[in-house]
Amino acid sequence: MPTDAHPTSRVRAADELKQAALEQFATVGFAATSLQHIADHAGYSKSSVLYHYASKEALLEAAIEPAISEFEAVLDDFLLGGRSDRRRRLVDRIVDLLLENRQAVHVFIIQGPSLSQLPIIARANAAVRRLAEAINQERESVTDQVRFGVALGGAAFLLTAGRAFVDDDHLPADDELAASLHAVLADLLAPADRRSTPTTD
Amino acid sequence: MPTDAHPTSRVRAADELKQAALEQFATVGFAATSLQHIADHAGYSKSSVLYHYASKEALLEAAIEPAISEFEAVLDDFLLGGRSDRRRRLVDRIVDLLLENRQAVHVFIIQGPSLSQLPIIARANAAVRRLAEAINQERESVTDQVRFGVALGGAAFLLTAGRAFVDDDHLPADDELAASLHAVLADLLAPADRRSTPTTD
DNA sequence: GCAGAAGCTGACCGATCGGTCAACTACCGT
DNA sequence: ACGGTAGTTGACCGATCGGTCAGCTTCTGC
Repeated sequence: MPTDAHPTSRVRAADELKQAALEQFATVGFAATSLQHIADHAGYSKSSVLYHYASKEALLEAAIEPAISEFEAVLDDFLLGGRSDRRRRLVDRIVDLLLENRQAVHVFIIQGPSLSQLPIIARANAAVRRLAEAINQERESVTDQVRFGVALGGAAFLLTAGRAFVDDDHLPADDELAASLHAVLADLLAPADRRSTPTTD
Repeated sequence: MPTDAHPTSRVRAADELKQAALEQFATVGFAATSLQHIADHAGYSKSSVLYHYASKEALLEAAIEPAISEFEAVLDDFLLGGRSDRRRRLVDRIVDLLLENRQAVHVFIIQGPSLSQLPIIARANAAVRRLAEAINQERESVTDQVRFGVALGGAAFLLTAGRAFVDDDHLPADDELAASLHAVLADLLAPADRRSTPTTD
């Protein structure tokens, strides 16, 4: 056994608990998840959970903060970045972010409004709100706003809550899913000049 | 005071409680909503809630069952109906259904997988699964499946969870929202022959 | 006017919640 | 060999949960 190469014990328990908590939060919700459930699911006692994390809220924060920071970075890039392919890059990066942080996004989607009292959730809500405002500003047509909302909301839904409605063996591979999502969203959000018919009826 | 024309008292309390419960379920979730909260919000006591409804679960069922029945009817029409404008009609009716049952849909979206143990939720899950399977069968391309999932999931998200991220005074009127949704979804789901480029890569 | 049903409520129950605390074990450097 | 620290746990706490029950008021049919 090496001295510190393998994280055999040190950070393992904390990570296992964090992962178990994230899964529970994403599937049954924050309020409905008890520390006992998390402990059981990870193979520890409830006391151990509270040893590694000061509170249930701290556990939630540890579980989803990285994804929120990443989203904020993507959003800042969009708000400040160059003007050529801004939207396209934003959507691409958000799709990737959704794919890599499915559970964290799921937690946020199903708990965002109700847990806005928690600082970490409030931070995420503020970021999403910033994005919504930016979109509503530069897309004055309601239809264009709806287009954007359907695109991002649909992608988020498809990768999180929507997964529960398809049998596991029917789920496409992640890379195929990512490719399709990029294509569909790029098509949906293409500026009007690239579209075929400008709404016949 | 007439004898039975005005439902002055009879059904009023039950309806008020049902409405209060639906709002709480949709915003903070079923598990996180206590009977006490519902009672306080409606101006009754917790005991009154349990007088009008046998249990918390019965209250949930009373609140969302109509929307589920309506959805099942729309779905049956789609699965059995004529072949000319099936998809278009399905999407149109689902959009209208979403608009008229926002809170019930919200409850289902954020609680569907986690509350599948409840019969009423299991029924709704089965219906959505039927829809997903039908779509996956007649649209063999993953991209087309993603297109459909983004469209319906995006519409559902936009009308429920997504609303929390826009200021109330920036929200478009319902009829305008409905018109835009119909247009965007019809465009997104148009059969490939009406689309501009049939997926170049 | 009066019996009885309907509506409504506070008191109460067992269970479970998040969180605290003291004690035990295992491993560390010296 | 030993003191100290990190990790883990069961016992326990007050609060709140969903749900029961007996009793109170109000309205209704006769």
